[in-house]
Amino acid sequence: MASMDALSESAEMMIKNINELASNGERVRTSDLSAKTELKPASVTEMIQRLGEIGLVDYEPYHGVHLTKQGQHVADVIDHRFNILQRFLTEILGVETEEAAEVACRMEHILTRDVENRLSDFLGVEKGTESDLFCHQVNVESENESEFVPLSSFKEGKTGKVRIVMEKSGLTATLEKAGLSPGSTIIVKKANGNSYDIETENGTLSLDSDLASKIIVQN
Amino acid sequence: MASMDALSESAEMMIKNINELASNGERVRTSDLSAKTELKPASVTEMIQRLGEIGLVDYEPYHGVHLTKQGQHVADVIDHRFNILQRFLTEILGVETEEAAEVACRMEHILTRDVENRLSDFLGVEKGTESDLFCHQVNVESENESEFVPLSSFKEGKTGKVRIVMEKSGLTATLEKAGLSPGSTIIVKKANGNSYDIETENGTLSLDSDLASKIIVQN
DNA sequence: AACCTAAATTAGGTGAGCCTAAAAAATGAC
DNA sequence: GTCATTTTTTAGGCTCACCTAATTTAGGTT
Repeated sequence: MASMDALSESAEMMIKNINELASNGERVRTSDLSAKTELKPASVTEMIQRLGEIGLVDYEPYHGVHLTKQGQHVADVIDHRFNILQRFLTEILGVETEEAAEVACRMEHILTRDVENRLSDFLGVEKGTESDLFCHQVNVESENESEFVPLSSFKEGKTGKVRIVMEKSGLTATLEKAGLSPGSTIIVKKANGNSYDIETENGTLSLDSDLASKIIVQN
Repeated sequence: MASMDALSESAEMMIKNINELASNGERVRTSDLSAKTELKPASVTEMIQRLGEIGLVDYEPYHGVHLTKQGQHVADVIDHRFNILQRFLTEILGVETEEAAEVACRMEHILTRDVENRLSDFLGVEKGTESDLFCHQVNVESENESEFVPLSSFKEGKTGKVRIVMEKSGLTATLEKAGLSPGSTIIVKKANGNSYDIETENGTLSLDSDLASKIIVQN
């Protein structure tokens, strides 16, 4: 039977590791879990027995474990939390991959549902889509799509995120005030080659093509 | 004597609570800690004895505790981590104050220095505030000599020499033209966590934090 | 089929971090 | 200063999550 108690970090880590070793659908063996978790086999046995008692794992002595439906759900939640934390740490904060993974691996057990959802929204993951469940693939895929290009190459209606503003004439402050600074999202309302009407978070403004070519945007 | 072992969450929480109860400078009593932590007095005694043994707390049986210099440092680090996590959760993600506090309180023990600094930069810590002063002291402590760090970790006014530009999106040429290529010296004019105004040999430009984190600079 | 080896489990031990109950020290009233 | 009350500590117990060592089981070899 399932318990409603919060799982310990150790228990969640074991479930996570079982899930990762179960890719082929076969039962996961104690020795593999021992190797992956760096726990001694006896400790693995102890933990999977406990997980078995609360119904998260189907455990048959001497014949390994696999996740129950409930256990799989826990694994999916943890996996998703890890992915958004990892993305936040690397993509937004610029943390090195390895350190990000370590920190995310500790934090994944602490995130609440609410924070998870908000962070997810913040990162711009679409809800309800299949891809939401499989963040891995989403990341890999969407990284190739986006490109850094000058604003002057944008067509009407296109939305992008400002990455660099190259300006030598002290205009940066003005642009910033208008909502055209690195990090902000903009949409091109009109573009005719000579002049660009941009909508920012702070309003709208027009740029000439010279200036537009100095603003690098990610689409 | 001090131990270099990482402190447990429980130990860190005790230090945090001692710090919060010590506002008046007087020794903190076991019963007050018991009330605040919701631990039994006996458990408090046990923990503060352990903290005393590793030199984080000055413990006199029957006469309460106060933080040693070392303990105060730990408390300050935790406090700072809590504050930036709290700010991130409420200001950026929009999490309710109470839930943000709870989550921040768990996460504060997990944050690494690096993530802490980056999150701090991301939030655009205002200069001259208490937290910023603290940051400065911490940095002085271990950021002694010249180091390779991402540009995103630079504070305003800092000068450095570009060593590596990690960019895969064909932006290198653009950056090079702007004077941001390996070997060039740069100075950070403005930094607010989201956007960095850089002065190079060729002029000035602004970068967002994502890009800034991919430019490795020697300070 | 009996045997051997590798894998898994059980048995028993440890420290951290909590607890309760009993003992000891401090404190305040008289 | 003595005594009752409150506060704190000590003593001893519990669970979790690890460990080592001993035992048991599974599975391939002959």
